[in-house]
Amino acid sequence: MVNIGDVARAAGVSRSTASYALSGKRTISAAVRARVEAAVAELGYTPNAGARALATSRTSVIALLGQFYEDEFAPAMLQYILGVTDRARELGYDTLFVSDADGSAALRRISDSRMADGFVLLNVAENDERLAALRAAPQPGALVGLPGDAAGVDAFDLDFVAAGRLMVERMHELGHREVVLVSQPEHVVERGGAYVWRLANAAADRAEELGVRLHRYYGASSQPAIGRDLNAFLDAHPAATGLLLNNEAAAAALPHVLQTRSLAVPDDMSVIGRYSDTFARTFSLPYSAIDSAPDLLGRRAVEHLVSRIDGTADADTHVVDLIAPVIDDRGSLAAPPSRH
Amino acid sequence: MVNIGDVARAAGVSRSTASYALSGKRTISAAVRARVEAAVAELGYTPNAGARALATSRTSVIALLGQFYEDEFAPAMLQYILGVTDRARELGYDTLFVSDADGSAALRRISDSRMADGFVLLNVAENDERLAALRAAPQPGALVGLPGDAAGVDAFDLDFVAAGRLMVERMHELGHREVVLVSQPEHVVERGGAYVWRLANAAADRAEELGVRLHRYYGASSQPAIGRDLNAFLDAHPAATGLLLNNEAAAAALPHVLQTRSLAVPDDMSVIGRYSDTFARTFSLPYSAIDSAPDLLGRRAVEHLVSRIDGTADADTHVVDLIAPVIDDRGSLAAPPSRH
DNA sequence: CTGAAAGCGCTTACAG
DNA sequence: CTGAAAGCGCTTACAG
Repeated sequence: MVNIGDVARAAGVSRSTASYALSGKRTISAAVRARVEAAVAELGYTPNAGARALATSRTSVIALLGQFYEDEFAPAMLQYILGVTDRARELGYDTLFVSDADGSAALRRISDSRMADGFVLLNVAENDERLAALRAAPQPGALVGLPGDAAGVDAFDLDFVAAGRLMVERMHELGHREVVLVSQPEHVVERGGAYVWRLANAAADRAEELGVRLHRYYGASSQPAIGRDLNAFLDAHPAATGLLLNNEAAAAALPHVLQTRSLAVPDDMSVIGRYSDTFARTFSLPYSAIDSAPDLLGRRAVEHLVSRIDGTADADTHVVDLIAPVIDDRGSLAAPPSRH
Repeated sequence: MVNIGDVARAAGVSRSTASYALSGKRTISAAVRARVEAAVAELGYTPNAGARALATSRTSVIALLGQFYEDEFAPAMLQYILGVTDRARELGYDTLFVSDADGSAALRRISDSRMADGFVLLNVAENDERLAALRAAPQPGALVGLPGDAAGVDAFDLDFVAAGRLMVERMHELGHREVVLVSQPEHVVERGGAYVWRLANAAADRAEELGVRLHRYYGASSQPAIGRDLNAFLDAHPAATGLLLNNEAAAAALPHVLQTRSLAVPDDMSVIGRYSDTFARTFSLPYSAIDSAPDLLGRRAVEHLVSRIDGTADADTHVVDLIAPVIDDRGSLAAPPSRH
């Protein structure tokens, strides 16, 4: 393969001059620069990534640590991944995608072998084991998901507290006084899925403040169980006029459940979901929903990570960036049916 | 960071001896080996990936090239990716995941900079532009998807011809004489989605041989359009008793459509789909279906790629590995309703 | 069985 | 404005 020595020879300059001409790190006469560039174009030179990494201690690679659970329905996972890889490329980085079950070990391996300049962690849990490994690593990291302790790292997530409040407030404004909240399954909570209880607790608190009765449930993460669950919850609360969903599978199953129960949206039942816009479009879910914005979160995490790698970001300050929830109106919200 | 010189010093040997002790590439006395291993453990030594790549011309990284289209419903894409990354790790490789819109340029970039030892291409089309770049690259490649010309590469795919035949044969065996085949949208075909016409043509040929009337359609790739499409196709062929689906969105929309039409499966209508098992489970799709096996295909592609990298695979022979279709029976197939 | 040295392909102080 | 040389951290012929 053609190396920088070949380029230098073709351009009639030294290797260091060729290198500087390409990096622009010192002033080079226009004539020399032109000759070097011509040589590069003619020979088809591309720097060897390993050699460059060895010389500079920079790889231009970020490592993306997924975290997948067998029993988890994570329809937006690919959207997070694409947000990260696309934005990384725009910023000049490639992405090493790591799906090892043992994320901590993988992080140490990548870190110790200097394969990446930084880490993006997906699906971060309340007490995420990977954080200890990340804090011990010399490379910076950015999280998608908010752990209990985000000290020393940058974290990006939807503001689930605000989301819970917003859902309840919107229902209250419309006149609803009794609503059901369907969360992810309990095993997601036990595993440290903090977004579940953040949203649920905030919704419950706000409901109490506003005088709204809120019934909290965990639902299964797949069909047909979630359909049965939804029916059971609605059976238990025939007076409920609003449904809040923090569970993608429930959203996907709901049209069928409501049809079976002969309930029209929003005339008989108002619905607010929380899921990604892509998910909504894929299944044409007709519910107003708070966009969980996986693409945006992935992009933000990468942007901030790169500013840390560059040293642009303030080393003493870490950010917790919670994006404000916005309800995409798809027409599933209205005043409750009048009781006669 | 601790390097092999530190290890050598701690063990009281030369750097080359330390290196050989770790690689096992020449015989080392038990005593020395033990001292080296102790030093490695004590110091926490991990080889620098860039330096090793520079010295060996091996990165232990494979590059995975996704190919995403805005208007494509690709629910199994993540399964392919995880099949690749998981199997790669088992074989000692990390995975660089590339989602660049311009796959050819990305492939050249990765290849020229020697960032990976080989390539896995996903979602390969009939005349995939990336193939020219792959053939020009010194690294080997494995395809998931079968292009028109697979010369010089290894290709892995579901046998869509056999799948088309199998669908028709099963319907015929059960006594069906008029069936509807719903394929992916025409734009998938125009883009080179060869699996669409391979399955459809094979099904049509086999239907003609067996005296089965087969009505071919393209359907939209998302709701609500695909629901309308399905209704229109069924309206057009009231005598059809079987439905063949080579379109995931159609499968997801079908339960609702059939319910609306008051058609019971399999009493009124027999159904065979073609989608991944994960997809079926996620939406609890109650249709017998040919598993498109994304995980398996990803794993096979990596296995073969690694054997090429190792030089284990026969350099003169390339494989086209089409996995035989198998119908997972979920009870959606029966004899057609008797006409009275 | 082990060591000294060259070399992989870059970048970047050091010198002019 | 440019060049010769050192060094990044490995591996592996070459020599003993």
